[in-house]
Amino acid sequence: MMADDRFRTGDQALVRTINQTLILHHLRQTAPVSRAALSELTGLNKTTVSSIIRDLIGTSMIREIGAQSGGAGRPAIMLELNPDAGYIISAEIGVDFIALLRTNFTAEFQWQSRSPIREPHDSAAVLNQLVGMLKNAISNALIGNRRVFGVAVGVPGLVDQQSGQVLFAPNLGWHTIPLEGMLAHELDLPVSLDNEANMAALGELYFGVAQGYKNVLYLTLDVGLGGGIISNGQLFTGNAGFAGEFGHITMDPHGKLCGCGNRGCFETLVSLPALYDHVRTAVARGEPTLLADLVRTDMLNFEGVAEAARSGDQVGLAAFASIGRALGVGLASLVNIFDPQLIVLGGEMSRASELMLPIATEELTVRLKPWQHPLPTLAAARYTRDACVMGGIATVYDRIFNLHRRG
Amino acid sequence: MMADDRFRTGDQALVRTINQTLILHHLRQTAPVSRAALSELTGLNKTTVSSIIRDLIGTSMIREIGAQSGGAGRPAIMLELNPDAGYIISAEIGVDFIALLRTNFTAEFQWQSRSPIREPHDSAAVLNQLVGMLKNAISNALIGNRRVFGVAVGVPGLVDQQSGQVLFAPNLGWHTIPLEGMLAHELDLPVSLDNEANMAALGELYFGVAQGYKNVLYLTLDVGLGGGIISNGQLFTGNAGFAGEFGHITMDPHGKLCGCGNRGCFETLVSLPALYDHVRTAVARGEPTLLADLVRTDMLNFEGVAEAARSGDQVGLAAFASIGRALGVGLASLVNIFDPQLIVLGGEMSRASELMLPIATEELTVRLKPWQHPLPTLAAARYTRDACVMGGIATVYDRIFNLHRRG
DNA sequence: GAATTAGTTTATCGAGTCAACAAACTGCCA
DNA sequence: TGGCAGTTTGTTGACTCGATAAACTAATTC
Repeated sequence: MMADDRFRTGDQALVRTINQTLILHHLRQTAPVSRAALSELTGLNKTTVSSIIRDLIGTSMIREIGAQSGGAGRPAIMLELNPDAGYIISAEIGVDFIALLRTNFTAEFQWQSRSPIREPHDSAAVLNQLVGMLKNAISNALIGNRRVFGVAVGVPGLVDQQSGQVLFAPNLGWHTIPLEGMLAHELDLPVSLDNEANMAALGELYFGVAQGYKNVLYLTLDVGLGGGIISNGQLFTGNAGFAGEFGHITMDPHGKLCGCGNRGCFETLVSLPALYDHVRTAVARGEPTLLADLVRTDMLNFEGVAEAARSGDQVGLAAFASIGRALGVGLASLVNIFDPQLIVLGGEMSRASELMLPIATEELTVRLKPWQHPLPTLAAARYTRDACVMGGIATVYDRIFNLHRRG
Repeated sequence: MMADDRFRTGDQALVRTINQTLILHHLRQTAPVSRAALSELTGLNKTTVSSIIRDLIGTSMIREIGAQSGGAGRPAIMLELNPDAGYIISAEIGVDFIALLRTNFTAEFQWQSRSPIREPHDSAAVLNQLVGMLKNAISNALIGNRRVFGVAVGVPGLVDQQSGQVLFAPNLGWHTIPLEGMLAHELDLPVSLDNEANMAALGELYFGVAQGYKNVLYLTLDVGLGGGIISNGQLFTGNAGFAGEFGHITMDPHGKLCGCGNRGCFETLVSLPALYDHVRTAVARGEPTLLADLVRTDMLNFEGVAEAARSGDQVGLAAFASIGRALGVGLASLVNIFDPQLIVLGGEMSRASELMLPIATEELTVRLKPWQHPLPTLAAARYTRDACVMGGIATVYDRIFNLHRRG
């Protein structure tokens, strides 16, 4: 029974799966909706829709909410996803914490927890802690005697989807940890493992500002610069899951030295350290600024700079402006490469996106010549702190509501 | 009957189509091959395979070639694609020519033609000429009373796949020409329209050095620098078909002015003009070189520089070396973004890839730190002059042998 | 002739379609 | 106010298509 890799096929059940997923997809997008409307939306026969709906109500994934009359004719029985069908659990492994989120089937907040990680990041210890927290969240869930649809884990590192391994997580000091398999075995549930930026991108696609878009670039601006690519409504992970590492594209071969050993990486120009550098340099030059004290006491922080800029501080404004300009230059390259409809800016820095986006947009417009190139929209992410865990929920959603080809 | 856009579904014939395509795919890759082996390869039941094979023999897309015994047991009846099943026709609209290629069903050369385009590039006139050439090629084909599987047309410009329009072809002076629809109407055959670099990428995927790879970057190095992206075995075109315009990613914000109005575009560093510039500058500095005469008489050409370099000319070698180095820097960025398994270098310059690839590879290795990043393979394209027309054949192949989700 | 492998025949099943119908409403007119 | 026409929703039953499984025939080697 050597199944093929390119398509999932072999039996007719495939058709049922496709159509079931198709109906779930539309239910999620258009709920509340009737069987008749679903038949219209999907092109499936009314009979087929009824049959699939019967199955789905059987597994309690959807439910009927009363009839709703709309003009002449028999009133429609409206359907929607059943929030109580079960739970979705998502975890983020941070540099010094583990965060957990549990939602119901309609992705509504239910429960949250966060624990610090004790140094050092011995992978076995962290895994133990993670498994404990997950088991706790699951047993909490099972009290309600409900299903757990999936568990997602986001990590700050490179993940190989094929093998379900964390290949490399510099900030944790991890190398080739087969996390997905271990968790799946430990919890006996479907586990999704991915890089946190990829997950965050999916989060914006399903629940955030990227809803309805098919080609999206997501960037996280924090201490570093990461990213995720949505191509054709699917997460693009590249050959081994390394795709989207925008932070280390070379922007200026003679630029600042980057931690990676090269010069002028995107993240040397657009990141928190880059922002602080601008401020420090200005202070060193003696420019008047509200931020002088923060620099002197080495207490520079993002909110401080943003506040100053918002209240008109020239040094703060200039710092954001030059980040915004560099961002625009980099985005122009990415647009030439990808031609996305939407670019989403996430990460902590996106909380001050109003200080950067106009300038970035201006730079983009100048560089791309809109009369021969459709300009993508630039938008700030909906999620910042909880981007990764919401992305985890979205990753499980993606398994349920989206049909993927394998391989 | 509003069919849905996300999946092709609606009736069970979908499964038949999938499985038929699946079998054709394996037949192409593994021919000659028996029914039993196909059953193994695809995971489909022997009966199903037999039934599909019966259909395919009925439409004469495949044929039986005698039995072949291999040890004990009944000898297998081997199958292969039927070269005479029909024809595939491919055209390239160049700046001053139209090239045509006709192959049989197994993509073997059959017939070729090339006509100059008379200035100016009035789109109506060019289209007339194209239609004439295509009709000629088709009627030639129909003498054999065979099927034409499809017609592909590659253009040097931006193509919107959704609408089948040439949005913008600067070198032809074209704007929003609905070429696909016009040809489909005129010829009453399935027509595929795409950018020439995209097509060339598909050509390498199906017939060239990229066979068997799933994530590939293709670059054409000529007067400009173009590209195509293969993601997950499919051509990635972006939102409106603009993806893969690698030529205008910014490599150095203080670099040379590019025709596009920006500075330091990739194509100002890696292209034929860039190569010639290196040579001219060296000559102007008075460095000794075989190329001095060519520069003086303004007869500088690619083969000349390549020849000189191959025979040890220092200026020629240095010119290629600096192109190779810049190429490596740019590729490092692209690898960070895409994580491809393979990078293919095409275009005229790839004919001297042995003068650039080692240096580019070296630069790539230094920048990407192979111990934390799997290095992609770098390879010269199989096709240069005929890259576009072979790509056109591949584009038709892609319709026949690959299953695409719509939308 | 036994063993082995290839391919076909026959019966069955799963899933989608179509057409007809039952159900439940609105609206209009007597 | 009652009743029937018109309309839309959802279900039932007959049918079809395509995949599967098991048994069978076919053609070879040893």
